Amino acid sequence: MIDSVTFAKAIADDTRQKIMHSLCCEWMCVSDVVDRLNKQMADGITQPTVSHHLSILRDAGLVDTRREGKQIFYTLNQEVVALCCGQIMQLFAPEKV
Amino acid sequence: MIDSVTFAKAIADDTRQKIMHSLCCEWMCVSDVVDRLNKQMADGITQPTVSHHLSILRDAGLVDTRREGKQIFYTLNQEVVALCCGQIMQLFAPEKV
DNA sequence: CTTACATATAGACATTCATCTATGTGTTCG
DNA sequence: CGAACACATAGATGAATGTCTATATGTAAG
Repeated sequence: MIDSVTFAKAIADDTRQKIMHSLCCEWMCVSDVVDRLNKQMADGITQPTVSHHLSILRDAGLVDTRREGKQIFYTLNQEVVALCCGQIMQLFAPEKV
Repeated sequence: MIDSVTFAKAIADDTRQKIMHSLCCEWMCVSDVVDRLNKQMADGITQPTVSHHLSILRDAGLVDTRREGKQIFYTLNQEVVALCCGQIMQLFAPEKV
């Protein structure tokens, strides 16, 4: 299981949080993520940058991946996110495990 | 209230997580935090570095502060931590607020 | 008032990181 | 096979960050 520092680092970026939020309820291919980000962010973002962020999230186990033809779809692994949040709350709770 | 990116950045460091864990159940002065960290970390850590981390946590509203004579005591604000964790879980949950 | 102690701040330095452009890899279609 | 498309990777660059040493600030004691 991903440790709490790795999780925190993974979500400690505005762009990655926006990507995660986009992927929280659906599968999206990379170019669609790029388009959505460019609609909500003032400064544009390039496809390689999005790919880089997705690889960080994938390495952390926070997103799942599926290829469909030329496209690759990503979605947020909500179970892992929930587990990590719980892990952090326990880390800083009065009664530690 | 602190935003989710600020919170994530604040906890995205191993030393700060150790400090937060030390402060989760008690008030501690800076030198005691330094001592405790130097017991659990392989590489030593200096007092200015701990002070720096504490200021980051204080600016984020994650710790409370109290002066007692020459010493300054810190403790983790668990309510804020819990709220931030909840905020993140909601951000990435299927049904957004 | 001066000294000692606890903590904070300043400045320097090395490392990490987010981003870009350019290019490579893999897949589909004619 | 070769062109077109979607995505990943490589390398460069500037900004942010964690750490240190040196020093300043604030408080108590003699």
